[in-house]
Amino acid sequence: MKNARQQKILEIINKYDIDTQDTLISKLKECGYNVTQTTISRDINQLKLVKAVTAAGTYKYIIPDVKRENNKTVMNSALTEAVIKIQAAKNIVVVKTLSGMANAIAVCVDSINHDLIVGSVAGDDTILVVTFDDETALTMEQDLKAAFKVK
Amino acid sequence: MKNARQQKILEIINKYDIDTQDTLISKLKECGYNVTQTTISRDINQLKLVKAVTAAGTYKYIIPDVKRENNKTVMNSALTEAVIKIQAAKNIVVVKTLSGMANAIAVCVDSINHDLIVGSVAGDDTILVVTFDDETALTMEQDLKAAFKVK
DNA sequence: ATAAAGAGTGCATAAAAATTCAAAATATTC
DNA sequence: GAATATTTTGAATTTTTATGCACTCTTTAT
Repeated sequence: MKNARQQKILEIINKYDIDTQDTLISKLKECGYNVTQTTISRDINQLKLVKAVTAAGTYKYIIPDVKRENNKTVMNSALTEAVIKIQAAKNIVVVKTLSGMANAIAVCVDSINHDLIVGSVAGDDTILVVTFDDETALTMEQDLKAAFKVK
Repeated sequence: MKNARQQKILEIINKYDIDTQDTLISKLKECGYNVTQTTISRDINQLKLVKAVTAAGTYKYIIPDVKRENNKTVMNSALTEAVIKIQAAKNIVVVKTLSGMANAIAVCVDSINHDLIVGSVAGDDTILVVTFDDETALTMEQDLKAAFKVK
């Protein structure tokens, strides 16, 4: 239950601008998850989400990048755990994720090497990342594996 | 007064692990800034600081990167405003900042292209960034100008 | 099967942070 | 230089978030 809920939380904050934990509780309720603020607070702590200030000065929960080492992005551990397998095939990189996580992960993938990606589609547990050519796909495969700590 | 205080806040959160606004108030008090939580809350909003969750599950205020476009980092607007001039000279890039801001900016500079930088020293309003060779310094100059929106 | 240990949750509450409203301080215009 | 606008700040308060404690539900070991 907890895992599914936390995945749903990632989806929700990617899809909507969530300003408070109460707002998030409402959205979760719509999805059939009935929990208290206590639990949400702990989920946010475990997912390492962050309440950021927008350009307008309002607040919004986001998934932060963990850090960049040698100019490479390494993702939040909550996300790396959801990525199962990454493999290039011709000019496409296929990313397999835990069920329901593909969308949340896809948002992050797009943010890593935006200029090398032609586009991407995310299903429930799979993301197809289209790159310009086969070689780029191989580079992308390596970058993504590093970012999500996948072997 | 406000500007000086906000710059001091950036310095403080780079130097120490600040977990609450109250902790920050204490540090500011040590530096001769006597303000209330109200003001700090607004400063944090204006500087777009963020309370992040650490690996240990504790909390810590940080300066977030604003975004990465085409794989390049663009810095928080509060920081870009503090950078006045960026110029390469031989294998060194000289960054001029508002008085007292050099240290805060230097931390961010190091985070951008860590693998291209040999080292950097920050004074009060100047940072010297040492790169491997003249060519790298020119690249770095461009990257930094993009990140801090300097012409 | 029973006891012990651990994870997950909620209630109540404490702690932390944001906001309202009013008052200073500062800057701007006439 | 007075009058007006704008910005900055604080006190009080509300809102939001984190946590101590107790209870339940598993799992593991005896």
